[in-house]
Amino acid sequence: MSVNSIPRSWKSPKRAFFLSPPEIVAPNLLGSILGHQTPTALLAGRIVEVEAYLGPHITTTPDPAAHSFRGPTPRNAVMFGPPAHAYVYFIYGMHYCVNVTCEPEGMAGCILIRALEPILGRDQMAANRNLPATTSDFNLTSGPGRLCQALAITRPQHNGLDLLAPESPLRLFQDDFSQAPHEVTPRIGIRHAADLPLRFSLAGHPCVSRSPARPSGSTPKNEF
DNA sequence: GCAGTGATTTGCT
DNA sequence: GCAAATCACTGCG
Repeated sequence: MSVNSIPRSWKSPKRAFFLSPPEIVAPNLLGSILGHQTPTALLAGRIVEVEAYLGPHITTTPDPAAHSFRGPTPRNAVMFGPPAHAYVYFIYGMHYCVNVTCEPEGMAGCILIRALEPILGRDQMAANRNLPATTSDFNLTSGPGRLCQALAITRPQHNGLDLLAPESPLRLFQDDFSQAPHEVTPRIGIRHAADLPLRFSLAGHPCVSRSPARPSGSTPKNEF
């Protein structure tokens, strides 16, 4: 049997890292590793694309695209909880998406993980996606719904988990990965506040979900 | 380009 | 209580 174990070089980030606003945490999450320890395999991928969603306490830049915009509900309760927890939601009747909460409890900052580069358990990821092992990394984990299917992340099993707890099956790690320059562009697939530059991706990485549409007349670097 | 799919929320009685 | 609108997506044409 081939059960991968967590490499010794992978360290959990500090909780304090997640106390900052999502537009600050999000770019620093690029290059980190999301790992899911299933009963039979460790599935892990490097984060290459994220989006920040601002909590409703931010009145200078309202974010009506955020699930937290209208305040706490049963669905989004985890967003208003402590930082570095998983907020998993179900959308369009068939897809799960996974977010990382940030900011102190009550403030509902959130970061959507949009794309990964597969690192461990790639064959199992392909099986989870009902794709041949020969499929590309892009097909496997490029897109928020795809990566949840590949890593077998669901709301019933993973919503609300602490991503820094050693006993949690779903965890975040950092290693000595040297981060490539990142791009900052508008978020994808939303109706409201579609112009805010809150999408962060590793420039030119093949697993980034799509070619970033840059706001016209501006450079795509660090311009929040 | 657009159909599929169902949880969630909102806005009415 | 119930109906309708909404939705941070994916895969197929």
